[in-house]
Amino acid sequence: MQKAASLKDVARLAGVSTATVTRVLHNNGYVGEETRARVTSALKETGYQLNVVAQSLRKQQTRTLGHLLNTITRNPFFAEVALGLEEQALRHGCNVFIYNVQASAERERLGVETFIRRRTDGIVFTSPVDPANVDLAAKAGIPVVQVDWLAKADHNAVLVDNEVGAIEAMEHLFALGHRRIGFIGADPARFRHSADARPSVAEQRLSAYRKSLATMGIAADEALVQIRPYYYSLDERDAAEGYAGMRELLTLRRRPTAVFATCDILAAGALQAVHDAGLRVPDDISVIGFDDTYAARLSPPLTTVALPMREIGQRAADLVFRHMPAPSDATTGPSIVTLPSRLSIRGSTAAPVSS
Amino acid sequence: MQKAASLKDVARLAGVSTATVTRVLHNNGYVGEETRARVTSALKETGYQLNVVAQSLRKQQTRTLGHLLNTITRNPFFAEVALGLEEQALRHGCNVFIYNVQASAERERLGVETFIRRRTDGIVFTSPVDPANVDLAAKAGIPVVQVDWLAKADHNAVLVDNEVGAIEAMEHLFALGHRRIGFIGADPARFRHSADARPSVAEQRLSAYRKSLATMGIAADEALVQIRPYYYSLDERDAAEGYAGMRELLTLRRRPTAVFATCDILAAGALQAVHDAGLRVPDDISVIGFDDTYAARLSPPLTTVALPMREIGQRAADLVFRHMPAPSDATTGPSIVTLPSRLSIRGSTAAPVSS
DNA sequence: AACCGACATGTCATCGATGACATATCAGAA
DNA sequence: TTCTGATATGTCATCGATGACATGTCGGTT
Repeated sequence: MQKAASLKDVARLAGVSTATVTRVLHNNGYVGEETRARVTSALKETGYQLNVVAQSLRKQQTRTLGHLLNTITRNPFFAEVALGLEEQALRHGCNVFIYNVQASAERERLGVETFIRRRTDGIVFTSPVDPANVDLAAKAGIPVVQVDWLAKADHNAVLVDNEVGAIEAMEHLFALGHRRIGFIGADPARFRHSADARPSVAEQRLSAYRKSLATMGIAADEALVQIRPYYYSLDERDAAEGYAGMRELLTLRRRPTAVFATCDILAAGALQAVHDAGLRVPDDISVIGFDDTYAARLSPPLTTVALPMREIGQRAADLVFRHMPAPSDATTGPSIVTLPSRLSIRGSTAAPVSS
Repeated sequence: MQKAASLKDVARLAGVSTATVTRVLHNNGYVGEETRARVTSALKETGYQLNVVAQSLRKQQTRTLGHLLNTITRNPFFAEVALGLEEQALRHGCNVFIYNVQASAERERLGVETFIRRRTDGIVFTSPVDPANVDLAAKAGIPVVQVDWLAKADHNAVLVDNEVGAIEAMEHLFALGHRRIGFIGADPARFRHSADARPSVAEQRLSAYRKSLATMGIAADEALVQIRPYYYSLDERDAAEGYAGMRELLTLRRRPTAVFATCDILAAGALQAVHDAGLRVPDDISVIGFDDTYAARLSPPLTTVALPMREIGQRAADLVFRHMPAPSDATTGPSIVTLPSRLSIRGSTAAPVSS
């Protein structure tokens, strides 16, 4: 159609100045009864829609957030976080730019630069690719929040206590009577930046597994630990890694009665391996996952450690807003929020058959 | 940190006018050798990053797209489309605003208005909630593209030929020797706007099922058709509907040898029902899904009709760009792209046992 | 009568980038 | 010598909204 009406157009039609129209729009300042009516009807007539671009320029605030994520499709975790983030941003009148980083540090840098140029009011990283990119944003004066990752101790982040979650999972298995418990997980080395202020997710889950065994006084058996390359993607590869890991465990002379997989996708592959081996879950072997993505809710319902994904996103948004340069310019210290996980017990775990 | 450097700051530092800096930035117009060097180093020194907000205002073009989707987490289909859209937008130098509509017409309207106020260069609807909202955007002069939905014949859309896909699925089953084929699908009435120019997805898949049977000269048996309320969400409910539908089919005196489920989530529930009934897929009963979301790639790999989700998103972006007001102002007619599906044969289908 | 505060409305610089236009220099052509 | 075109650079209005400030009116006080 034709170009959109501007304040000036409305003002002309109503026979007033633009200042008056602004006052009507934002309902502040003094406006006469009759004038307000004229302006209001002029707004209607022109179908006026505020130009947020101009407003952003003038106000030096765009009311936008940038969300850098690895790939929205790779793992439902990201999508859920993105949803929570968007919901909360919306409540604050902000919109969210999505940027899929695709596991490339180069693209991540481009994303940060894009957001800087777009003057987003904040940036959320769900893509721990290169800590240097976090600094880039910080240097531009844009509040940054990291999700489930902490590059430096003085950064803002929303974290999950993976250790506690993993320990709960192990304790659930212990409580059922399992003592010989296998592990299928990602290689911690692939997901850790040397400078990070915190162990990677993979490290946390693995070390919690080891700690739990130690606490129970169970000797570590490295044959039970399957460290797999993990692509963090949802194509067949990850499930295949879970499958392969479980196959290895099943060929042991003394096979485990339960397996802790550090992610639902790996667990899904593991379930399939059990099935293909002619065994049954949970009768012959229990399997527990992590994340509670919907992979866990389909086909054979999976017992898993549920993460509050939606809330993680919401909290991330909240942290951004807390760190937006306030008029008072009160410099807030770094904020770190740690959220609890919750064990979601479904059908894939049961007591071991007494052998 | 401190506020970002503007063109003026750079110009001052380099001892030139802002016009010259612009010329250097965009590498057009004449700039002296030595001046260019001074400006370049001033750009470096100030860490200048273009203010896209100001640029957008001036150029009357934001290089942004708005993506309205039902919920990014509900169905992996949306996430994949969103990814394809973002990828392609990026190639055109555009960024994407995400807006989760959550199946609410009200929220959808708010989303459209938000995008109008933000002056996005285009809007992609993956959320057929209310056709009126499409008009709203069109009236504001913003190119609109609908995905897998067509409210009016003269709109732009990226469609999938669901009929052809469903027919292929049925022919696959026929070829394997199945003649008694069940159907589990969504209720078409819930997903159709009276004004739509095209049958809904659910309608297309159901009618293709019926047509296929007719073509094969197989008498329709309504007992085999399970129309379920379908929530289009990924919580337990949808899988439960698939489960319930399959249970109904399994209790028939003459139960089907194969079942066509119109979506992978329903199929996943169906698989579980087969399993719980002590039967085996595909030995006792074949199951075929639709979409090729990763639900199909996990646990028991599912034969399914694969949709080119990523490409759908990319094409949607392309259509938007084709309809962006060109300098030549060549008014293009509506564009409709229809993409083919592809049958992805995995382990859930096989020949029926000769009974 | 002079003044004050509440009310009403208009003027205009500003945010930052852009590009049309004006100005200026210089080498080579007529 | 004068003119022309290529080269080089500066000036400034513009995009649209905002809010500080100026101006103006009116009823009611001292």
